[in-house]
Amino acid sequence: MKIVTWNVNSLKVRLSHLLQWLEANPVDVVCIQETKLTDDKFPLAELNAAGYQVAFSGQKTYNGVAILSKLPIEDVVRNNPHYEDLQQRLLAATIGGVRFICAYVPNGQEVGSDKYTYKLAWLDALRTWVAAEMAAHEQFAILGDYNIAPEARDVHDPAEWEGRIHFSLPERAALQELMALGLSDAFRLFEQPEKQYSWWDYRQMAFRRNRGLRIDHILLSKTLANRCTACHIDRETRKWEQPSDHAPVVATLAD
DNA sequence: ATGGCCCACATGGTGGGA
Repeated sequence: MKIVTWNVNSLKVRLSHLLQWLEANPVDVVCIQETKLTDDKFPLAELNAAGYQVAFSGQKTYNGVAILSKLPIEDVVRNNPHYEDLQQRLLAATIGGVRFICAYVPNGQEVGSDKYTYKLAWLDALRTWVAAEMAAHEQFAILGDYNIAPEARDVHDPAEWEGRIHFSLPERAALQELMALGLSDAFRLFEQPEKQYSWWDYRQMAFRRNRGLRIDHILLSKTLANRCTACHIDRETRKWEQPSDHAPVVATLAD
């Protein structure tokens, strides 16, 4: 089973990229963030035609998440039952015996801002929910845009980013606490090339200079980590015309 | 020099992203 997370930054704009990518990459489950579409505008027919069943939870202009799957999607839950949130950032579903959560963690905007406070509170509540889901599902995976770079090697210039949004100590501590529930970063289960990032700013030719952050992650329960045989970031889409600023992250699970 | 770019909503410029 191949599983993917990809922040597409508007599914309306990026649908053709998604379909093109799926055609070249026959994967089983795709967690998508920032669809920026209300549910009535979701491109369900196009994705069904590509061979995917879909669960989605969107809103106007901002946020919005979806899970695509070749296998049947069961027990869909929208939002965190432990946190009231008008923003559509979370979607859970069971596929092929695996419990998935698709997560779009708040950006936080600036350390110390109201949005930063919301980000940390949101992450705290996420941990409560994930603990409950993991207690109920041995095979558990949470994929998404975490908007947090876990370590210095996940940041193109750690000195420049130290203490700033996406790399502040409280954010990194929140991610560590989530992972302390027993989750492994699929990407770090394997030897990886240096300077691997999943997001690059649109400005300043950041992609060409590889000035990026690794903020999109696939976290796996112990049982799934033992099944995981590979994980990589697919930089190719970022070279396409009018790309998302995020690249897909792909993990392979043995049967 | 703290912005530059991209998207949505709008139809000029603002809010948000990361």
